[in-house]
Amino acid sequence: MSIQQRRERERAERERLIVTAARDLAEAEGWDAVTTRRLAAEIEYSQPVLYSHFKGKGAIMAAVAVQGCADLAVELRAARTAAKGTREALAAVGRAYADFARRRPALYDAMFTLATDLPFATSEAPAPLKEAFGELLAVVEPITADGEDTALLTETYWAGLHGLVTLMRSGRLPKRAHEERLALLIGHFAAGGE
Amino acid sequence: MSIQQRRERERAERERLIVTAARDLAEAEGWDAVTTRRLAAEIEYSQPVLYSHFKGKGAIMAAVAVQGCADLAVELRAARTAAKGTREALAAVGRAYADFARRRPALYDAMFTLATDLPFATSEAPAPLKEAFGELLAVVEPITADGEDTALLTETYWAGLHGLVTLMRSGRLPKRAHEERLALLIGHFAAGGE
DNA sequence: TCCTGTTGCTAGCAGTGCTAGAAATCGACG
DNA sequence: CGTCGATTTCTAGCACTGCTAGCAACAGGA
Repeated sequence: MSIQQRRERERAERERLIVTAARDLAEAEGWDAVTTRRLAAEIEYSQPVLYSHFKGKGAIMAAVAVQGCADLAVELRAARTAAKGTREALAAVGRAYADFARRRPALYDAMFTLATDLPFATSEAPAPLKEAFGELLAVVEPITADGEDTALLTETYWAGLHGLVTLMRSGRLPKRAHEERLALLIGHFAAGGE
Repeated sequence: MSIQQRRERERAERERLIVTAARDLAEAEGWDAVTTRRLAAEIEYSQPVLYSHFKGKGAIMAAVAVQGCADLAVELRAARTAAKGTREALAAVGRAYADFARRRPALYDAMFTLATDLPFATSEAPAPLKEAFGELLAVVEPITADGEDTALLTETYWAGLHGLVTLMRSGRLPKRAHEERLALLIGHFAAGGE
């Protein structure tokens, strides 16, 4: 019984090792550098070991993404609770979101741009994912106008943030004036539509 | 002299053939299906011929993207000129943009999501690209509030649209309520910030 | 000490983008 | 008309990818 438990513990430990190695490697050299061979070398095991833990490379990236969502949720919460008013909270969380994407681009990609089979918009979505979205929801709720749906408005605000960071990082928007664009987005949402 | 010209003509023709074959294949089966071998077979030439026209696969995708921008510009212009008022124009162009992304996902990816070395935010950007952005600019200009920069506001509006379509298509936003989210975005921009 | 079942490995498959060097083609000229 | 020379195009291959079949080594139990 105890032997079995120890083995499972070691196995879980190795699984964590894989995920963190993938994240570190991706953050250091980008996802293109994260090959199964390279990852196997990093954890000092052979390639097929990865497949005894995850269905494939995509599943490893999904695990990294979930972990990333937890990180993001923490940062968004910190920004939200530190802000004074409702409008300041909206702005602070928006800035924290953009800052997260700027500081950790590879992690952000795994979470929100690269193809994933992770359930997002359903009730089976992983908890960290819901938490991160919940932080956005919490700051959008107070600025929701009459007749507007808070959830939908949050999704729309999120989309605005996501568009800004992705277009900028792919070089499709100039890096300068990023702050101004962010302020415009926040301003237009805080002001209320219709 | 004439022989030289005919050769260049045929060469240009074949280059167009490559680009359209890449676009068609991508739209039919996705960019993953567009391999250099497959593309070569499609145009009935051998693989290395592609590299006598383009630096690599990325350059072919960039060419497809530029063509796609021209298509998008046409559709946005049609939506803009058909709309009555300034607010209606903003909404019509936004809807046309989202509709383009929905109808031609592979083309949209090549233009706005996949990595590209295309100059976007500079003055050397290809003309079709500037045209498409110009259409957005034209509908945002009238709704720009005092003290706001039209170009920056257009970029922000674009980012909002881009975020909505990409998050939805990757399954991160539910497909339902897409119209409502779009309406929220348009409403909040038309209303003016601050 | 032997047996058995699990675990992790080596080796390999089918595919990718890309390229060096051979082969074929075609216009120009004797 | 036939040959040469240059350009064009192809064959074959490299180094790499994600992934897997099947073998070896090692563990615990009898």
